[in-house]
Amino acid sequence: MFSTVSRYAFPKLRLFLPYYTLSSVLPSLPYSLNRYFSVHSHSSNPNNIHDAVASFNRLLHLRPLPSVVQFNKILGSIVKMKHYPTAISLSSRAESKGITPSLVFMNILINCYSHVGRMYFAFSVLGKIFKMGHQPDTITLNTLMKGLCHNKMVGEALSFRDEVIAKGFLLDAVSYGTLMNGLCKAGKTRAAIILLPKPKIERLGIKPDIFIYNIIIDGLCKDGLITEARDLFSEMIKRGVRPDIVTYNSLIHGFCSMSQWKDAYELLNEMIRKNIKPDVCTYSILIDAFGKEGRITEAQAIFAVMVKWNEKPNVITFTALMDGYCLTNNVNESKEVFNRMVKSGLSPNVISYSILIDGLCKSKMVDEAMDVFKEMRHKKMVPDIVTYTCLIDGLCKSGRTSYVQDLIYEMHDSIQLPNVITYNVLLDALCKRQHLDEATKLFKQIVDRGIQPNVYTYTILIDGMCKGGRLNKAKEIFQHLLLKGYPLNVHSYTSMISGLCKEGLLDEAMALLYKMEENGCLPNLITLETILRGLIEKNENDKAKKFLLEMADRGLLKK
DNA sequence: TTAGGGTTAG
Repeated sequence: MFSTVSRYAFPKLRLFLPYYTLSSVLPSLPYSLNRYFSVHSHSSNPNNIHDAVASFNRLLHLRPLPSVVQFNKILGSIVKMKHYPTAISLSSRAESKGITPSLVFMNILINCYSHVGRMYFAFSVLGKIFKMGHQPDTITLNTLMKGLCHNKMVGEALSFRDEVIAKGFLLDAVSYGTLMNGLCKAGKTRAAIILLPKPKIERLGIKPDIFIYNIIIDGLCKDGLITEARDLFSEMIKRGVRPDIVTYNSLIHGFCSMSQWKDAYELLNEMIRKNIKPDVCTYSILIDAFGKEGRITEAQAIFAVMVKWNEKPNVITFTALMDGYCLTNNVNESKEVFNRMVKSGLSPNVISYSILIDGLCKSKMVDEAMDVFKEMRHKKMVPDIVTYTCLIDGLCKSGRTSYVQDLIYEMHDSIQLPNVITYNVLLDALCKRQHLDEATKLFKQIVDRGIQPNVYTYTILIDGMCKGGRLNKAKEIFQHLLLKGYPLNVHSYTSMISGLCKEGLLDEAMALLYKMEENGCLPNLITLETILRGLIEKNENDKAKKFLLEMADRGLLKK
């Protein structure tokens, strides 16, 4: 089963130089990049991009050649349409026809290279700026920092900031917003906050603005540090920075995801009182939050309210509602929402399709899920790692493993390499079929490929070993994780407890129950039911009764 | 600068 997983070696491409310094950048650019970047457009609005390219080419044939400013204007519009490879290719044509690049021209180019992940080339352009006798401006530096952040090189972005400051270049609030955003998105909110209040930043003449506060507040909310986010919210008001719709949306989202509904409502009322109208993002947040709580009626009601108030739902709103229906096992209604979205003139994206595929799989409608997957292909929509993982899980759980291998091949071909969740799905399939040697082999592969197993991976493995009669192996893995202080969750403990009960080792199971509480993990109804069943199966009826009373006394029997 | 998707225990 799944022998194909190991067929491909994982490529270790070095896409970028690992570190950049101002003095080490290359002076010139490779000009013939057409072989790297296709100029063909995938725009949903091909006329515009074609018009832009045509105008650019017309300019190139005029004599005398128009000023570089004219070319910059068109390049700028192409960048707005996100056709970065096209802009790169056109800029090199312009240079070969004799246009002397200006600083703006090169800034645009740096932005394009950053967007296509070619930071090496972006820094080459910086070298060229110096070579041509220009000085980079704040926009050049900010674009490079943004590129580094977007390409997962936040550490390099920070070093770059230190280096440019040391060399006397000026940074502004946008530079700091960019860096903080990069840090927050990389899960380093703390590091971002360190940049905030220091006199360092104010000495540079930079006052934290609404962007900076919003970035940090959002980062704190996403880390679940909602109290700190609210404190910063008060602080910004004290400092005379007025919160806007983005601030409120981040906070409302933060409160909703912590199920603090009352606080979310209070904020919603507060923003309305301050004449800040909820936007499509606010409504989507609420629809999503209600949907995730299984409160689909409320989600529906919010959807109706936004339509009544003339706020147009977008793909995200519809998709959040679809997800809500799927989570309440109503995939047919989810399909309806999908169709309504199409009818309203919106194009479902890869996330909408993945939710539908997952919903169908979870309702055991795997054939229909496959049809939707084919429809995606037909519409030239590229499935991503989540789409594949949902479908693979559905196929595995319905025993259709022959298709799974094809999908894994396809993932490799489309460079959507399986991640830890995909592997968890495969590992679970092997464990559930009690192919434990293969599961062990797959686990080794995961580690060998440098993929970090997560708590799901370990739980699947422990559960598989317990159910497949390899209790000692399960205990060995479990003990190892406990000793390491690995943060196991209620699922992991319950699997191990279940394994112990199955072998009649009730004392050990009870000991583990107390151990988990000691480790700050509360048992839930499933854990307790598992132990109770173990006691009853061993005819320990008195103990079972005593256990039940004790748990009831402690209030653990509430859902 | 804000909103949407996938994996585990009964």
